[in-house]
Amino acid sequence: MASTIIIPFLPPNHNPKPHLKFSTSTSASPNPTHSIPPRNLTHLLRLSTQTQNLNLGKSIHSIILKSQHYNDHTRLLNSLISVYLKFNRLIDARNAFDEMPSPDIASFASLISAYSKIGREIDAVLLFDQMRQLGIFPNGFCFVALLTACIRNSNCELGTQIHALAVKAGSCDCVYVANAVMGMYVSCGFFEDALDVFDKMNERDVSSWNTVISAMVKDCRYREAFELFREMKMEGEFGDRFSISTLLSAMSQGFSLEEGEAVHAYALKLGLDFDLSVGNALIRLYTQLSDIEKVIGVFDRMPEKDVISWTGMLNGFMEFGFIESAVDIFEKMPKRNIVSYNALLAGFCKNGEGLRGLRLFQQILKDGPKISDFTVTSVVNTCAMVGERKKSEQIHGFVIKMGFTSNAWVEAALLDMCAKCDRVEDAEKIYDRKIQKGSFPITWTSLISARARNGQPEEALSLFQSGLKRDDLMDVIDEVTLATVLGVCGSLGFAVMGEQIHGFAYKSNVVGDIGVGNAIVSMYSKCGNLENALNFFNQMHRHDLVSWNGLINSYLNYRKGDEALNAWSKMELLGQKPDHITFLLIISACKFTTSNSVSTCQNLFLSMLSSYNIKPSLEHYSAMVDVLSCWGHFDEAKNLIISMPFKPDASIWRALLENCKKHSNISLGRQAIQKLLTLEPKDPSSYTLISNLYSASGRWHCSNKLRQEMRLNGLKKIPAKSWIIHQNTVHSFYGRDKSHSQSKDIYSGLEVLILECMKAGYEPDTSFVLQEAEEYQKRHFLFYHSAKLAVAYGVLVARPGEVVRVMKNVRLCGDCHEFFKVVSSVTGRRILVRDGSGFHRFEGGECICGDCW
DNA sequence: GTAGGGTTAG
Repeated sequence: MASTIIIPFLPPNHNPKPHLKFSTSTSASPNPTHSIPPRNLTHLLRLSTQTQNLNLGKSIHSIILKSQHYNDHTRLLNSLISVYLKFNRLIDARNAFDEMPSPDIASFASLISAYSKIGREIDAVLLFDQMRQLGIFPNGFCFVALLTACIRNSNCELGTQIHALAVKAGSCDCVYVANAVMGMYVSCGFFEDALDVFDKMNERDVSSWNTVISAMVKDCRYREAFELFREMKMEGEFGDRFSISTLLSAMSQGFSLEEGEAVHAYALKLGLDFDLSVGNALIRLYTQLSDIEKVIGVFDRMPEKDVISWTGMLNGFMEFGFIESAVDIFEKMPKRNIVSYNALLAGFCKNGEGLRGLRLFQQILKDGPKISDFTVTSVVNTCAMVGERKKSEQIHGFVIKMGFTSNAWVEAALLDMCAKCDRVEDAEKIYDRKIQKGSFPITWTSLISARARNGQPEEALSLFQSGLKRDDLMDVIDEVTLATVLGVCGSLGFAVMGEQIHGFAYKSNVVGDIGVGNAIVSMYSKCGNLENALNFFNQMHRHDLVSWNGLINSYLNYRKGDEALNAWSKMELLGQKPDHITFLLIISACKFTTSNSVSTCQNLFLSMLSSYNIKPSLEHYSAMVDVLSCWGHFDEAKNLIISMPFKPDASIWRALLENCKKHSNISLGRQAIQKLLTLEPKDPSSYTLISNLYSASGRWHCSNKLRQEMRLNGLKKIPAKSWIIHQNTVHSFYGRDKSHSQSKDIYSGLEVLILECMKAGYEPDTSFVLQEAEEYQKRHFLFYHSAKLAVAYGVLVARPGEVVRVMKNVRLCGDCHEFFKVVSSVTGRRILVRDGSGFHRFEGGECICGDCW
């Protein structure tokens, strides 16, 4: 059967032994190899590649081996090598190469290129040296090959050497070599060197421009990228799909609308708008530029779509919160890969659909593709958002089991998840293990905000300060970290530190970041410096929704209702759309207007749905009830409670009760009490409030009964805590607390202060003492309230003229309020107390809050 | 082609 020269075209799965006893020695032709001229063998080799038949190539290899005659036919062996390389048989190719008695430049070049392509630069360099030792002069092809390896491995050291050799050899005049040199510098991040090579080139092709443009994009120098693009056109180079898609991606990263549209228009002119990669880049561009209609337009017009286009469209919808459209796209995609799944998962997370995200993850595990670190990061983030401790532990275990924990992104996500799922200790454990350098600022920020959220201000602050000691501080502190820490300063009232961080932000050039700016405004406002807050707001370049909400809230903190409503009008005038928070704020602002603003408030409330399509939530109803009852419109408040689509919760009854107290509306107050006690029988703050209602209306008996009941229920008040910052340290006090190191001085100082104030007309009001006790004991309780201790400390240590700033976790009691008024006039000090209800600013015997008690 | 920590309210 095996006949002479007819070489069988075996099916691809037929795999005979390499050195097969081939028909070469059969009887039909006693010495057949001699009869095949090398030209024909070359022909057959080409056929082997064309028909994808490796066995044919191998057969020819053995023919060549058997015949000494062919050994010096370098060209033939070169063809053989390229056949092997086409089939990715590097070892076979190398064997063939090693069999060659006199390899030429082409032989070397093919193998150098083959090694380079797979990143084995050492083997490539060895061959390169060997070649030079043999006196063979490297050509441009070899240089390009070696540079390709350097690009692959970002090996700048070798790359620079090759560059020098290429210059010496005069190869750099070749545009391909110069392009590769640039590419090498770009991949190593040496953008200036790349530019330098580019500037020196005599001849440039479109790849040269593309390389240098993409270098600028990688270096975030979008404007320069765009300038180069202009220059390119002026030099008569039109650009291709690569130039266009690179530029478009630059514009989408640089968020430049006009330039992006200009490039789009240019792509249309070149007829490249139907190109796949250009279309994909356009989808991304318009997603970033928040133009969903254009995204859809581009997507619909694309004649050819790949999985990237579909995923891009999915991301586009998710970006705009069109969750169902995104899901629809996902279901319609003709092909999905893990990136598409990741996009859907991340989109669920971004849009608050945590449970759907977790369900999707289950599905991915069941029938989806192999998960990646992206998948893991997304599911961990989703879990962080859901916030359930138990689920987070499950996911955590899974991630460990799958061996993803060494990835920096995953690690940071895990830490954040622990921080948000009530597992701060676990978060700390991750933090204490050696956190990978790149993710330090992120994990650090997560942990700081977790501690602040957890009511551990001192720990948050000390963590921040320990980070400040790092010498690479400037590299790791960025906008987000600063915004977080400013938030901590604000919520804890660290005025001095807040100011320092403002200065730091200024120095490190990030005050322009809108998030940092918003945080600065809120920090000043919460630290009692409304003026600085307003000044900073006014000098911000740009305001977004959060900025305006922050401004309104700043006014609200100081009970400046009219100003808050003015800010709202301005915001509306400037076209800034409000959100549910805005409405919560402006409705609440109506409590603090100088004249009755009930009708304004009602109109605002009605406009929520009709004009802004924001459905009022229970919180909005609660705020409305507060405003109505605050102005004494109890009937309207009652009607609203009855008609609202929610079951009234404790906050509504509490608001109502508080205002009943204010207007001495005992009968409605009593109803509110009953509701409150059924809803929250265990909440001590309800009892405090109720007791205050009775006390205020002189019903001592009821008040006493209530206290009895409280005792029977075993309720304790949330311990009131006040603190003050002095010399970057938090000094906190509980009632009758003697743990402070300067406790003695503070107590005697306070006693002097009380005596002085009594002389000036302060009368202790023991009705604010809820404990059952003799009158003298009550006074004792009253005098050493935490806020009084903190203020006394502040008065003792503050520099002349300095404002005494005290923070309190719960509301200031009425007696302290009266007392501080007098203290401010007796000592001539300005005293600022921030409590649960906002600010009290005591100055010259008055409080800005008017009669908040 | 995709990703992490934040700023307003509570």
